[in-house]
Amino acid sequence: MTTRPAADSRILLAVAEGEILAVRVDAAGVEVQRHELRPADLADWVRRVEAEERPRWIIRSARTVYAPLLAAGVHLTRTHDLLLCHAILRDTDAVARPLAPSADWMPREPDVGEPGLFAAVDSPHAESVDDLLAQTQEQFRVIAADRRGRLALLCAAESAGGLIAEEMRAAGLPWDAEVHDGILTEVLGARPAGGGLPAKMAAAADAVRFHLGDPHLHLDSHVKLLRALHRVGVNVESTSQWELSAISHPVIAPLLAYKKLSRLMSANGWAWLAEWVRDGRFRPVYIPGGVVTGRWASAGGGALQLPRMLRPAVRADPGWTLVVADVAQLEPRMLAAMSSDTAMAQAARGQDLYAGVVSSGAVATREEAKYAVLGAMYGATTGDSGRLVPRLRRVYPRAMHLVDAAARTGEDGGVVSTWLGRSSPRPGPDWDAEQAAASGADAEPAAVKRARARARERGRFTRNFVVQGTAAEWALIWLAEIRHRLRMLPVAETPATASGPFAHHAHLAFFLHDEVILHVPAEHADAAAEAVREAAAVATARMFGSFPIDVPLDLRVVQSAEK
DNA sequence: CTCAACAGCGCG
DNA sequence: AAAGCGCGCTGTTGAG
Repeated sequence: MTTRPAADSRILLAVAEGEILAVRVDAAGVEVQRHELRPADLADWVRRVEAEERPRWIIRSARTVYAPLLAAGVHLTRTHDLLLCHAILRDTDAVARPLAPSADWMPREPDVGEPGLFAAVDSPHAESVDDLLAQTQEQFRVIAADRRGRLALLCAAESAGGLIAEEMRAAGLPWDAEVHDGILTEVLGARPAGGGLPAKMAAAADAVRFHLGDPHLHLDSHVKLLRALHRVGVNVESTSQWELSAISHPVIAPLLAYKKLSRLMSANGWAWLAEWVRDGRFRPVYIPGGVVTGRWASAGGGALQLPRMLRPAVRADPGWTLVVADVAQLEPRMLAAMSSDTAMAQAARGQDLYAGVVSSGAVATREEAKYAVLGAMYGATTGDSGRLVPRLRRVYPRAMHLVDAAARTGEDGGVVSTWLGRSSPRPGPDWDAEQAAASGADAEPAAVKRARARARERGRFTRNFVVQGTAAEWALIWLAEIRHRLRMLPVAETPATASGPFAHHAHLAFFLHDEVILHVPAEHADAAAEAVREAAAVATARMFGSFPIDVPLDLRVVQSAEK
């Protein structure tokens, strides 16, 4: 293959057993030139071409193609991830003729491996080069059909997300097992040598059993616990903490304490530590686009549910530092921008949107503002939150119209889309039948009630979809721009971290919807922090042009991620 | 025994 | 002060 400089080159990598083809394609995805490679030569060849011309690599999926390249020390700047983009372009409502669905392009279960661990991710899979080319051409056609260029931006960002997910897994989140162990010992009590419960947990359990008058009660059984509570006059319908916490009875305090400790022990206790933290790193499996709204999901280790209590265990290596950044109230800010609601954008000026809502006179207190805004985006109809929503409708009519319209579309069985064109799933096959059965004059009251409940449920989903999904898009561009800027930093003098592709270089280490943690050589801390700020500004501008919406960051440069 | 549903709770 | 959205994981329960 030639080494001519190409400002905008695209190369498809078709990786199959024993044979690899690199196919240069044009802007329509049509083959221009093909080059055969031996597997042993792949990494060096890609490294060289990447350095010479930075093409957009067209790959089946980052999972199958990039992970092994990364392990060989090869960094890709730009890709088009056919698997991730298939899901977007197949469902999008932004063009008249979206991508034809194909089972070959669905994420698939692995043939073997740990059960459940890698659900919904792509397995190693060979597709013929002709299939890959045909799929590329179809995807490029759909992207080009979107004259606003939003699908192009979304696919580029989604593909970058695929790369970042693999890189974060390869790098891992720096995790201090001793700090984690210390927290467990402090909160739960000393770890018993021969199994059994830690001291403080055992004490809480004994106190509960004493107050319930049953020395052998099994506290992890909801059914038995509920019966025991009823016996002593605690008449709750469930054993959930919000219901229990409203009751005044001596058993409540130790029971809530036990539940809290028990949760920590089973979800993130010593067993979790032994299974998920190796060589000072927590390596979860991220699944970009794993949620229908475009948010990431994860598999294994509960990466997106790490309790705040354990945050201090996230510690930078010696000579390194963490840059921790999150966005305050990302979703309502996205709503203000999407709807061009200048009054809501005005309320969003500065760090605290809820304070701005109070200033606008819509509600009296910050707490009311919070419940009203969340209720507006989630579709609350009852309770204090539902009561406050109409006040927002008067002050922010454009923003409220956008979410109300999304809800109505969903209730009618329609499809809604995010700002960049990710569309909600169609209703299931039984939707039409259920709604039709409820519309006839002779419909049974129970069927009518059920159908209306289902319709409202779907309306709440589509109402939230447009906001949550657009926030996910902003976050994706933010991530991609952070990655791009970190890559520009020089190799550090700072001592290397343990190993891996980022042993000498600042990298993303964690991502959670609207929050990032970077692991950075100390000498680059300020530059990395600035990169995070710049990336946020760029994400906002890419999405909304010149519309004046603030997306402020809470950003800290720290040794440990505790707040 | 395995499997799926559920309850409950962690995160945004 | 609420019970409105999206997830993953653990442990229990009940069905086969």
